[in-house]
Amino acid sequence: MARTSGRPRAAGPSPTGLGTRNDILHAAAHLFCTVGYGSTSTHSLAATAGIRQASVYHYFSGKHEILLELLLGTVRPSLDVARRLLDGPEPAESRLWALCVADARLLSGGETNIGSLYLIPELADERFAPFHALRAELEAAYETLVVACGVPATEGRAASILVLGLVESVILQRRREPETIDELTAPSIADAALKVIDVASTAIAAARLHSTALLAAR
Amino acid sequence: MARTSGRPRAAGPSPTGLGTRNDILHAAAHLFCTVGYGSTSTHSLAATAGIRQASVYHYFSGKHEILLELLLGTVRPSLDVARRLLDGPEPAESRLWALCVADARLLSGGETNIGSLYLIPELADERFAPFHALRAELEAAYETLVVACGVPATEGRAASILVLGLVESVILQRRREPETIDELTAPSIADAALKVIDVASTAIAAARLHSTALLAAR
DNA sequence: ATTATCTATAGATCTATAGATAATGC
DNA sequence: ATTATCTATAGATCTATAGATAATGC
Repeated sequence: MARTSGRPRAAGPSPTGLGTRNDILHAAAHLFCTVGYGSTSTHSLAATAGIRQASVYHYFSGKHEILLELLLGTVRPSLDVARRLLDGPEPAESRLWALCVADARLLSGGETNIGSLYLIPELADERFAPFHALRAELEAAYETLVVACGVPATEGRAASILVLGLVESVILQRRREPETIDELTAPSIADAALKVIDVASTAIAAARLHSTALLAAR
Repeated sequence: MARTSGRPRAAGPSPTGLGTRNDILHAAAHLFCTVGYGSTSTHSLAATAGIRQASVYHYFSGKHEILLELLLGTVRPSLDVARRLLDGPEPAESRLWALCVADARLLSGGETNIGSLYLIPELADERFAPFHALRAELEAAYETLVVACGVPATEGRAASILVLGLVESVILQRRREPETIDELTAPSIADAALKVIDVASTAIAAARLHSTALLAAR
C-alpha cells in the first residue's frame, strides 16, 4: 500500500498512511459530503489528499471515477448482508429486521455521510450504471423479504419502497441532526419498518432477539 | 410581471411568460435538480431562461440567492399548513395525518423534485440560515403533533424525526422511481407515519375521513 | 429619463496533458 | 529501468463588472 519508489511528495507524507489512492478516496468522501460533488475541484481534492492536482490523474481519470468507487464501496457491504439474509432459515421478519438494522448502521456509521451521495443528480450519468445495478439488486432483496413477511405480492413493491425509504431517512437525519443519532437509532428504524408493513409486535420483539446471532453469522 | 420597457431579448420571448425573474427561478429549479447545484453554471442557467449570462445579475447576486429563494418557496407552503393544523379542534392524529399528506403531496408534486435540494451539502453555508429557520419551525410542529398523539415527550424528538424522515423519503423515491408515485403514495406515507408512532388503526381510518375537510379549511 | 437587456472582457479558476525529476529496484 | 510524483501550461470555462444599446414612459 505504502509507496516504495517514485518521487517524494512535496507536501509531506500520506495523511491516511494507506497509500495515495486511499488518500484520494478519503479526501473525496470528505469533500463530496461537506462541499458537494459539483463544487469540489480536482485541485482541492489533491490538496486534501496531500498531493498536487495533476497527480490525481495517475490514479483516476476524473472525479466521476472516484465517486463511482466510493458508491460501490458503500453499496457492496449492504448487498453482502442482503444476500446472506435472503435465504436463511430464520423467520422472514427477523431477517428483514436484521437487514434494516445493518443498513441503517452502515449509513449512520463511518467517518462521512457517504449515503448522501446516493441522491445527487449527477448520478444520472450513464457512467454510474454499475452502481445503479447493485442498488437495484438491493431493492429487489428488500422486496423479496417484505413479501416473505406476508405483504401481498402486488403491494410488495410499494411497501418495500416505504421500508427502504425509512432506512435511508437516516441519511437525512445525519445530514441535519447528527447529534441525535446513537446506538438506538438503527433498531428504532428497523422496528418502525416492520410496523409499517403490519408485522405483529411479538414478531418484532423476536426479531430483536434473533438479530445478534443473525448479523454475526458469516 | 411581463417586461414593458428595456432592451429586447436576443433569444426570443420569456419561456414561462411570467417575467424574467421567474424564468430564472424556473430554469434554476430544473437545472439544480437534474444537473446539480454545483455543476450548474450561470451561463447554462441564463441560456435555459432565455437570456444572456450577465443579465442574471440584474435580478440575483449569484446562484446562492436563487437557491435560497427556491428553498423558501418550497418550505413556506409546508409551514402554512403546519401552522393552521397546530391548534385545530380535531384529534391530533387527524391533524398529523393531514400534515403528512400535505407535505408528501407538496414534495411529490410540482414540475421538479425541488425537495432534493434540501439535502445538498452547499446548504451548510450561513447564507441559507433563513431557510434553516423555517425548517426548524416545521420540525417543531411535527414534534408537537407527535406528542399530542400520545408519544411521551421524552421520545417526541426521536419519533418526529422518524415521521418526518418517512414523509421526506418521497424525495428519494421520486429521484429514483418517479413512475411509482401516484395519488395513493401520499396517503400511504401518512398511514405509515402514524403506524410508526403506534396510533391505532381505527384512529388512522378516522384521520383519512377527516382529512378532506381539514386540508380544504382555510 | 428610465429600464432591461445586451456585448465585451478581465481575472480567476479548472481540467487534463506533456514532460521533467527524484526516489527505489535490479 | 521503473515508478510516483512533480512543475508547467494550454485551452476551456466561469464569475462578475463596465459600459453600450434598444426599447418604453413622460
